[in-house]
Amino acid sequence: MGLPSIRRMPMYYRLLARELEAGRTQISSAYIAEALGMEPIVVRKDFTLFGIIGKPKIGYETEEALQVIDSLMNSRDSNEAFLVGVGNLGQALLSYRGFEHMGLDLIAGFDVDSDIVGRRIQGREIFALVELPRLAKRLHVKTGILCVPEEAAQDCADAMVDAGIEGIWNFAPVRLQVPDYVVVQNEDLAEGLAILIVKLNQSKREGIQRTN
Amino acid sequence: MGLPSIRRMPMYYRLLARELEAGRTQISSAYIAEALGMEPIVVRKDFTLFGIIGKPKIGYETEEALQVIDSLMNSRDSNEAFLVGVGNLGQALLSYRGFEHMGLDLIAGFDVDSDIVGRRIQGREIFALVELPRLAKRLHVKTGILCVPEEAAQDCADAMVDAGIEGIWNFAPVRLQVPDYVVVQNEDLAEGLAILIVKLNQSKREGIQRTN
DNA sequence: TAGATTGTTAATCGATTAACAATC
DNA sequence: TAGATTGTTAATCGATTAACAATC
Repeated sequence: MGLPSIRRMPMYYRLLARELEAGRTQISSAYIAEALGMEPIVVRKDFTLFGIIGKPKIGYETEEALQVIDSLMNSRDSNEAFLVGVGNLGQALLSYRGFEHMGLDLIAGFDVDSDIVGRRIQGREIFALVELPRLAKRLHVKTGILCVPEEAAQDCADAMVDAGIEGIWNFAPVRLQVPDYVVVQNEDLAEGLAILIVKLNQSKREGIQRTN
Repeated sequence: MGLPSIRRMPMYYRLLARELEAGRTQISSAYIAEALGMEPIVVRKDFTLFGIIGKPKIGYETEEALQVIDSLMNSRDSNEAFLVGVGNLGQALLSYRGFEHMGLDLIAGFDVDSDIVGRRIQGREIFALVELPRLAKRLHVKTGILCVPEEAAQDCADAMVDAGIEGIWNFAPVRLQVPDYVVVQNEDLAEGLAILIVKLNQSKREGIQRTN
């Protein structure tokens, strides 16, 4: 399955959940596409890829579609994760609700700052970073979110790998060196910003041409 | 210029800045590719696209390459932006340093919560949302970052557009309805999470097959 | 039955990768 | 000059889009 299709999963998930809630038990690719600002053919291709089967003339069963997408994002044994680096971004992610129904359960935070260690954020306790190996092993947590400053990122990643973490969602602008079996997903907020800026520049240039 | 190339700009920018700092005045596509975990041909194609010209046998002038990429991301008159919705994520973005050298200067925050209005975050004052039109017009701010809850997103976007905002970086999982001339860049943190989870599932399946 | 919608097969498009001539 | 690296042109690959038969 291609990455673009995977990226669209959360969007489909949210829409299907909302429509099911609203009582729409069946839903067509045209309706989905209209609501999400895309083309119906993309929805049909994605759904075929996901293994969601519709009926000609009727469309897809909303609940079935929702469950299939949910199962694709929740099929691991455990969705529990640790968050390492409870700065501004880390706190934001700990507080963010949008991940709960998405196969991720943030059960604790870790930091080196003694001011924040021992506090609770959204009910999740913040532990000292040195506790990570012990707790990761005891709780069998395999996923970690890395939100530490650039300079600390590689060291933290090493500690996470030593502790048995096998999947790292990395928000530091650093290429982490990890063993082959560890999955790293890099998140770079600057990417989206770069696109906005370049689009704005283009739109401004076109605007100037238009007025001339 | 394609979106994938634009997305890679911040990554190039950070590396070039670091290497220049370290005294490397000339740099080859092979070196860049190695440092960023990519192929040299991709670097050369991107640089050609950006208008960065190298010399056979020597490579690229680090400073020139940096300036070209910088100019692509900074070429608008003003890079000043407002942040609307000073919750956890909003505060994290206000505090984040990685945007400063990237064509974005967050000059103020806006919120409806009277507990936070009047406070300062990283030196930026937080104003009441009702002040947005007045201040946007007076300061000629054209860019806004939207970090409010889903339910409030469309209303806030409307207010921003009325206030003269022409570019919106949208963190709410909502398709905003805006006039054609307004540029919207949607940011969905759940996308990256979906990819991590699907990769982990695949890796786990392969692992099981390997052990059998 | 007639009309609408899915899902498949083919065509198009854009990005990545490969090959290699140009050149410092 | 010889070797290394760029940049161009062509080939490959994957994703999107189009066309349309199947079918409820």
